[in-house]
Amino acid sequence: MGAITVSRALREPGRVSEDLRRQIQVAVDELGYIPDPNARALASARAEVFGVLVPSLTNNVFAEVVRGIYDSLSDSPIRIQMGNTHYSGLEEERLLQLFASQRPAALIVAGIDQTQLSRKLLETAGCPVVQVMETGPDPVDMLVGFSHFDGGRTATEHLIEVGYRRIGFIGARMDPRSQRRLAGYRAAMEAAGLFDPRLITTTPLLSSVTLGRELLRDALAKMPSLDGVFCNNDDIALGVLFECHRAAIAVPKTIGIVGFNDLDMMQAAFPSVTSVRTHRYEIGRRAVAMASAAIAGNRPEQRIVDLGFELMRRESTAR
Amino acid sequence: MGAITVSRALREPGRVSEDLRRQIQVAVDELGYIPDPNARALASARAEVFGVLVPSLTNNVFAEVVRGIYDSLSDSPIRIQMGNTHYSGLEEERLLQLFASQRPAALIVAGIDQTQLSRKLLETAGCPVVQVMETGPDPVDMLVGFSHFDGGRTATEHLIEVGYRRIGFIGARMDPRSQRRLAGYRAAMEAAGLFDPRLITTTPLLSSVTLGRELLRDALAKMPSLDGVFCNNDDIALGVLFECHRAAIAVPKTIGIVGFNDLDMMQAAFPSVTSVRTHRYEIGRRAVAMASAAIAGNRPEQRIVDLGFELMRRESTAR
DNA sequence: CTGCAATATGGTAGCGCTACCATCACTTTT
DNA sequence: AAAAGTGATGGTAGCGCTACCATATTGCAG
Repeated sequence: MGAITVSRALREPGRVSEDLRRQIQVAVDELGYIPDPNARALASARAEVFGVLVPSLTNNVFAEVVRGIYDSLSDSPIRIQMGNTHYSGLEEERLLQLFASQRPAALIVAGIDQTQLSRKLLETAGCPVVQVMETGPDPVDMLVGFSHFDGGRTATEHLIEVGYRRIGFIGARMDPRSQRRLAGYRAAMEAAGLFDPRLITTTPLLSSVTLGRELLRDALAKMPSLDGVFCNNDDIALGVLFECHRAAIAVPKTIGIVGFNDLDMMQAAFPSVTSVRTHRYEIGRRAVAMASAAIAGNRPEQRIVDLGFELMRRESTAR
Repeated sequence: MGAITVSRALREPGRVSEDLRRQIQVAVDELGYIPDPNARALASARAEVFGVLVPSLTNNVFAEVVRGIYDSLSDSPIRIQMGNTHYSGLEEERLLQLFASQRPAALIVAGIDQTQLSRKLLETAGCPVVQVMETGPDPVDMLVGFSHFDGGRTATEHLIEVGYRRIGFIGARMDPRSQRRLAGYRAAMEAAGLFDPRLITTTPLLSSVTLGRELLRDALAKMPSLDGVFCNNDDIALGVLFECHRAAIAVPKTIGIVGFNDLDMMQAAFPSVTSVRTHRYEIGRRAVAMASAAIAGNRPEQRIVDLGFELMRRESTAR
């Protein structure tokens, strides 16, 4: 029995007679044979690796996307090569260069705001590319996510609708996605004739609950008449909620709060916090599904998938 | 200039003359040459890969360890092969088998409660092995972590010390580490003559803030005289805090709360929550440092590193 | 100046697979 | 019955690197 036949039996069982295939299976099981992925990658000039690039490993949002990716690939021979860009375009370029040199089977990257070089690297990587977490008109290849602009606008419109007027935006680490949520906020405020730049409080610092508290204090110092806040994410929202408790500001009566992402704790909070639910785990799964389909030769007809979001109305805005 | 010399210049610069080394560097930079890790692994029968096995990717605790590992390796050519065991021993065995077959440069695994097969796989992997997140007398190879038993005991002793008596334990997903914290709780309670099995409320469900709320309700239904809780982790503690708010139970007056891990939000909460701070990021860094040292041939003389923990006393137990 | 080590460089084989093409048995078409 | 498929199997070369050994080149003792 030739080595090549074994190789085939393992990779394309359909092309080997059932008889031989069974013999091979027995031998494989007995020997505990596991093909060497390195040799495989070298010979086929194509590694069974998905490169995954995210800006943060600890941010719950990306952790969920990554979990979706891992879960989707856990039963396949495909390995995952993960990279942490730390929200840096330069770091992204470096990692992309590294990843591309390994001829991955697919690349999954967060966001659509790649640098020119990164974009070129993605275009010439010679494998399916899925950008995730956002939506937009011009993906490198495929795209799964949702509109942060619409999310921000919907959240803000909700606050306006239930009667808040002096609505602030509070955000940390203003990455491109945060900027789009801010733009959505601004669009909603301007449409209602409520916009005032002094309502916006941001910082380039990494987001945290503690920072949410500080930012609310800053926002109130600047604008004591504040009666609502759209928080760039749920960590900030939780910090804002705690600061309200501490300062004895009634929520939702005196100030309304809306978060973003709808982490589990928003529902459990007291008062429970209105938030924009996003489908992060599903984004990870879809990204893998789309990449796998493209590898298998049947590119999804829908290159851009908008998974949307859902406004979860809760006590923090129940005026 | 022979190919082998280039290979050497890149791997062992000391063995190549400075002149040639510089020439090679220029050429490498110009061509953007990146060595193929697959070919390298195949030829040297040893991959520049660290296998990392954790029970969860979204659990903040492991995410921080993983971040420490990534950050430590970001400037090295070493890749990371991550596996998610989903708290399953069987899954761990499967992944370990897979990883070991790839001859990784090192293996980092969470916990010390491997199955017999897993332990054997680790012992015969032929590479440095670092178990993380715990401490214990008998590591496979090296060990970095802290004592969950002591952590649980310290947390409970603190509650006793400040005057709480009917102190409950509330925990979800009772993995071995949680069990040890529970054992520490029990030891402290028994030593003070306060132990009562009805004070313990646990569930095998995955931990969440929402679950923390439910478990406090259960605990109070079972034991209305409860005046303190040691929570298995901070998510649960946050849920307990919110449930107290909702039920208008005064914290720390009526019930004292202690969490575990000291996530950022514990400090920001209102009232701020006492918690056992653990050094997760540092554990990740140390694990890499120890593994790297062992690979380089100078095994750390200290095979077992106890990074300890720190009780952060806050308002939630300030009686 | 010779001999011999020490150091620097290079040649060659082969790591374990798979792409590509060849072969063989068997069936269908003409 | 020959020709031409069709499907299963195998041989061979080579993927890009590094281990191993061979060969310069240099320095220095005798």
